[in-house]
Amino acid sequence: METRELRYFVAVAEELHFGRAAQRLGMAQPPLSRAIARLERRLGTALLERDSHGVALTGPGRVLLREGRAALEAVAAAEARTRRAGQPGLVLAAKAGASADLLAGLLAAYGAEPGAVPVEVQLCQYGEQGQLLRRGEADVALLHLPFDSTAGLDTEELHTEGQVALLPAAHPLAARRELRLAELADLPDLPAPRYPRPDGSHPDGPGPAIRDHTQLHQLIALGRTCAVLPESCRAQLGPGVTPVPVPDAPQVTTVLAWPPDSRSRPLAALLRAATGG
Amino acid sequence: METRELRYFVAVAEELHFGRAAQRLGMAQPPLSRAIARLERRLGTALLERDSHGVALTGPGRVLLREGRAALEAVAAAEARTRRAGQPGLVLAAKAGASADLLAGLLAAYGAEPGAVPVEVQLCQYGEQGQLLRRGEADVALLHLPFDSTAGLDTEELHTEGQVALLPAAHPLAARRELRLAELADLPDLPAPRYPRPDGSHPDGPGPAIRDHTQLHQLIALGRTCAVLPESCRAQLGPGVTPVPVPDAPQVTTVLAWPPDSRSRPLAALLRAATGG
DNA sequence: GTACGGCGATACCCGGCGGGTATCGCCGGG
DNA sequence: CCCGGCGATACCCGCCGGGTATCGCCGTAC
Repeated sequence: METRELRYFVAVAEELHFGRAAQRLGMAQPPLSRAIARLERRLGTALLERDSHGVALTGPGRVLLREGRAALEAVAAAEARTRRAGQPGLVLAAKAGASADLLAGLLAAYGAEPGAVPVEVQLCQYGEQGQLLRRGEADVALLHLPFDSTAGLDTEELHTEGQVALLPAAHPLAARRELRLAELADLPDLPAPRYPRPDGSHPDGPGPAIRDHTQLHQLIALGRTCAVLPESCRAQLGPGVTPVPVPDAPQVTTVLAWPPDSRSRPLAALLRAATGG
Repeated sequence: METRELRYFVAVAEELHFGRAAQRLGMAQPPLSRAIARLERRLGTALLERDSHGVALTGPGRVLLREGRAALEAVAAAEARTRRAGQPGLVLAAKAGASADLLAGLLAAYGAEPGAVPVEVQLCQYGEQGQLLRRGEADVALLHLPFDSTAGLDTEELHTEGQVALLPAAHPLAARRELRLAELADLPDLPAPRYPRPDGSHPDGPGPAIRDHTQLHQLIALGRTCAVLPESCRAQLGPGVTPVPVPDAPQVTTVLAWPPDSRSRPLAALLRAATGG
């Protein structure tokens, strides 16, 4: 199976319409129809059900859509990582606005190593670092457990800290010495922000949809929401936002993560610098 | 990047010789040279170093070899799983000679379910079940923790048991009531069997290289080796092999494993039958 | 009932690309 | 110095992937 055929099939399976899929692929409809028919012949099974109502996926078609997407991602990651390996320097992905001091220290420590290469810092929206790593567009990322998933990645723990609630300065709870998680749940005047899922979509709910730290900070200052974040975010707080410790919130661990089996020399040096070894 | 190009590159990278790689691919050498050159041009980086001493991989080349193999496996798995989805029935992979009673009970329980489909049982050599699953050639497998890796698979625990040492009946230790692991280590007359690694190769050592249960059983009966296996293997023992409990050996858990996100209806029914729910 | 429009399949044509053979250029060894 | 091994280059061909035109089938609207 060639990747071109897979791309064709995925396009048709997503559009469920040969004409639109062909348009998306920048080609005419007939060769697309033929390519899919050939693919079905070679696989020995129908992938799509064509009837007068339109196009639908068969069982094997659903399987190939899921597996084919994964395979295409693997091919794209292979290509991206090879391209990256051909260029000097490292790309480090980090959540914008999180662990800023730790990141600065890490970069300084690595920069002092002999033979350090330039590090490009890619600041990400929530949850995007893992995608950049998995897609091969970054060499290493700062992730925060338990929020980010490290499945399929190698990791090194850097730092563990408690969390604080960030509240609008004018809110009654902002005067408290401490808060419990339960007190912050279901506040009618401060609906919880909706963080993106790994696929980029947002869950439903009353709170604002959040993509990055700046949005969140500003919405808290405006009194529209509140959040529970690692203590280290205190360093970035502006006026209008008050931190209150939340002792029963889970501890947050900041980890360096990288794709397995990809310890290049610069990456190994970065890890050494990060762990102080 | 097309899978054909990846296959070409992997062949050359493995052979480090254009002529042999072309032969392996069933084509002539010139088009292979051109294909690799085109790939390098498109990726914007050299993958192979050609000099008078021969061909060597560059850094990016090593990256593409590793990542490209993974991508090719993903494509092959997508194809195999799609083919499998087009055929009726389930394929269950199990280690030959292990958990036989549990497997029989599982098949009986599933067979009694309404709408059960035929189950083809693929009996494997040691460690092969995981490969069959990952390659898409089986739908579900019986694995044994901590021996088999379940990384990247969904699992359901079925059974946990202790282990027994299997010794030649004539061996002095066979008369013992119990044994400790330390007593079985480094016996000069019974060198430990060498089980295959996940890639199929065998570690070095004095003991016999083992591929399946029958080999192992027979070599024990011949007094050439000994082994520590889950208690349930007692049911398969023939003459010449004596089981002795080893209380300090790790517990073995038998699990059903399947590729994530692949719960087809028959697979779901099998899991239901397996867990007695 | 008929005419029309939307959609996928088919028919047919063409150009480029993938693959083949012949040969070159380079280098190292006998 | 010649030869042999190996990868690159030159050049040619056939096929396959893609394009246009058109068909066949339905569902719908009047």
